[in-house]
Amino acid sequence: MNYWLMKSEPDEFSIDDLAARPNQTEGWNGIRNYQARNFMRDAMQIGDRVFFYHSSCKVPAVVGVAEVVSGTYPDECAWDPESPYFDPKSTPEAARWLKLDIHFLKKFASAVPLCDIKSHPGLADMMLVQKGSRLSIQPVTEIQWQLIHQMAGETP
DNA sequence: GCCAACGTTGGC
DNA sequence: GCCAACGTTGGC
Repeated sequence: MNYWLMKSEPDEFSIDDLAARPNQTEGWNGIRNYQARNFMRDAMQIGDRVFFYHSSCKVPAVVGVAEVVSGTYPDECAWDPESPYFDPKSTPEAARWLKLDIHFLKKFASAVPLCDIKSHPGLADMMLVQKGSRLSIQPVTEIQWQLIHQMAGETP
């Protein structure tokens, strides 16, 4: 099993939104970065665990855990001219952008803010805290997975 | 709102 | 294939 971190702006789609979805599951659409897409397509597997991260908000933080419950399939909002994620270069015949389904597992009673992650020496290697790192889907090591759970007062 | 860092685009 | 210009991300 692999571990990941996925960013979402809570104003757009928060962990509470995920928990409120039918089956507490949602297709993770809108990924428009090749590296992130390739992680989904080539490395993410059903059963993998995901940190749900709130970005571009007052307190950026890891706020909970989700699970990958599907393989990738076309992100059809790329075909919708009305969508903010519209990309005319993606077609139903040759889908450029993909998504997969994420299922809510838990919300941390106390979120782990970015500033705490930054100040923890054991997490200095996390992609999240690397200068200029903007990837919205990132791999997380098992050590990092456990440490952040520890900081949240949760058991992995 | 600012701006550093990064990815993408497109002319050459 | 280079690289300048541009757009986006995302913390602050």
